[in-house]
Amino acid sequence: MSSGDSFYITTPIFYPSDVPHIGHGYTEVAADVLARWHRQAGDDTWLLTGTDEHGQKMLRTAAAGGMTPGEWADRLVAESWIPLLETLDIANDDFIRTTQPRHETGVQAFVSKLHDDGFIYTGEYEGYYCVGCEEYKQQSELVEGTGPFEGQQVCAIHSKPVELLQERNYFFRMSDFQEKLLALYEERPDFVQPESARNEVVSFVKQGLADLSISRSSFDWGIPIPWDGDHILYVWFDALLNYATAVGYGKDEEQFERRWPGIQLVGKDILRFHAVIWPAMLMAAGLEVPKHVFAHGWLLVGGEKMSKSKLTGIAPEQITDVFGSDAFRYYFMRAITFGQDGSFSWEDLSARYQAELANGFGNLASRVTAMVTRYVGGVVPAPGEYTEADLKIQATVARATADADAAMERFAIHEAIGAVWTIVEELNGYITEQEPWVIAKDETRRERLATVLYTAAEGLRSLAVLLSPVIPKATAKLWTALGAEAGLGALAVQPLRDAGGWGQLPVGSQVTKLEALFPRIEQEVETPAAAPAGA
RNA sequence: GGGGCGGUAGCUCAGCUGGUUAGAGCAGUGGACUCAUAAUCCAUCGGUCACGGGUUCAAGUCCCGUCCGCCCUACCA
Repeated sequence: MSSGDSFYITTPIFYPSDVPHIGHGYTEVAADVLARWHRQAGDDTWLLTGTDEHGQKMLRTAAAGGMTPGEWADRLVAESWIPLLETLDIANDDFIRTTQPRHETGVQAFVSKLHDDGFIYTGEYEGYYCVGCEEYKQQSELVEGTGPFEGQQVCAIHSKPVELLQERNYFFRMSDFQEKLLALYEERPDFVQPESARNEVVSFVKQGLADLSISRSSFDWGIPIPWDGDHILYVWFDALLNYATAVGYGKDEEQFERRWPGIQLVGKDILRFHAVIWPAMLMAAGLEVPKHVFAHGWLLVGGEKMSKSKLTGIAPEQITDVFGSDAFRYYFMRAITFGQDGSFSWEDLSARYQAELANGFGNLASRVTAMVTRYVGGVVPAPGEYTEADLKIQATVARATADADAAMERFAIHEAIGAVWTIVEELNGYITEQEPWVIAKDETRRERLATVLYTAAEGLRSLAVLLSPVIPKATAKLWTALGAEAGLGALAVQPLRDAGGWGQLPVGSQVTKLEALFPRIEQEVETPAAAPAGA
């Protein structure tokens, strides 16, 4: 909690041949909101994202498009993934690509160390190989054969028998870490979050860990094994290390010391890699494991996991084009309990936009700035003596700030926003009850008018600060309209944990007209057709 | 097969170690008000807490069973 602490948070790195959908956006926004919160609170914050560009699938899709995998990745990164971050207003501090030299050298240093320390050995990988697919198949990818192949296991794609093949590979002694991992989960119950994710991981590890095959020799799009040029590193081993190489592992000791360890935010589908393999790798290398591995849930559309094949995949632009990036950010952070699966629907998005952003917060900002402009010439007036109603607002602001910060510490982003929203609700009620438009007609009550307007404006000031990590664009406009920058400086540097202190907006600040922060969207929002075909 | 999570008002969800008449938001209905993005505020309607047993003075909240949904059961990323 103390100011200046390192807060290093990562998202999973994108596999660029996917098409960006709102699930990717959801992860990015969550990490960004947490990072912005901590950054503005004065913590030494670093937000990392990037792309995972190795692996057989990249090689194949690139070849299919007549390109080298490197060219293919360059194009996808430039055309899809960097734009995604812009679309969603993500303020990442770094973007790592696993094809960058800084990553490859760091990875090789890491693997060499494990090799030197005896955590890697040569073994035989045995698996079912499908000639048609040209790759090994997992048991789950095999089905019972029919017809001539009755009684045999066949490839689910080609319906032909698979061969049992062996291949010389390098293995990581992951099984050595079973007990250490269990001890870690035990000693640090918040290492894997949320609780449901932790349970799955614990029961999985208790079933026993096998060593992990970490090299491939059947294709060459990957990082070479330093001591054996015929093998490349298994792509997950490579990919996970981005969290370390991006902050200087094996290269910039000072930066690494400053950032490490971090927080890995992931989707629950890749939890195991992050909660089992990853900490085992770090333990082997003598590095600290992450502070937390937090698995968020899936977005459900129509009660099912969103998927392209079912035409439920939604491109982020479909939402931001209509509602804007702030609304995207707000909606997913507010409507979904962070860590659980959450339902997405256009109806819900539209309803919340209207009720909460437009009618709630946007209209509050609008009515307050309008009254200050109309009744006191746009100059924030000095408050007189506070009454019980005014003090109640002050208490609400203080409590909301404390509650929100506590919630953010627990990754309960939805709760944090809920806590801040109590200010919106209280303030709207306060204004309606105080009736400044009635007071304004009575010349003998100028001081009371000033007090009410100051309370409302100062309340808005706190909202601008507290909501800026979530809806940075709208709060920036509000900050300008409040004329706060002249006396307080830029919104982005307002210390978040002090946002609950009363009386920060300087008397005399020049309030100006405010355009609608979240204009009503009159059009009937219909479910658009499936996402546009990807690259 | 084994394991996990969930099934609470029309919708989305809260309900911690069991304890007064089960809550919120939205939607619906009625009223107040006019500063504001026809916004806001107040009131109100609405639930056999999946089902069946059990423990208990007391169960949505613990135990057993059943049904339904989703997920995990290791090297595509």
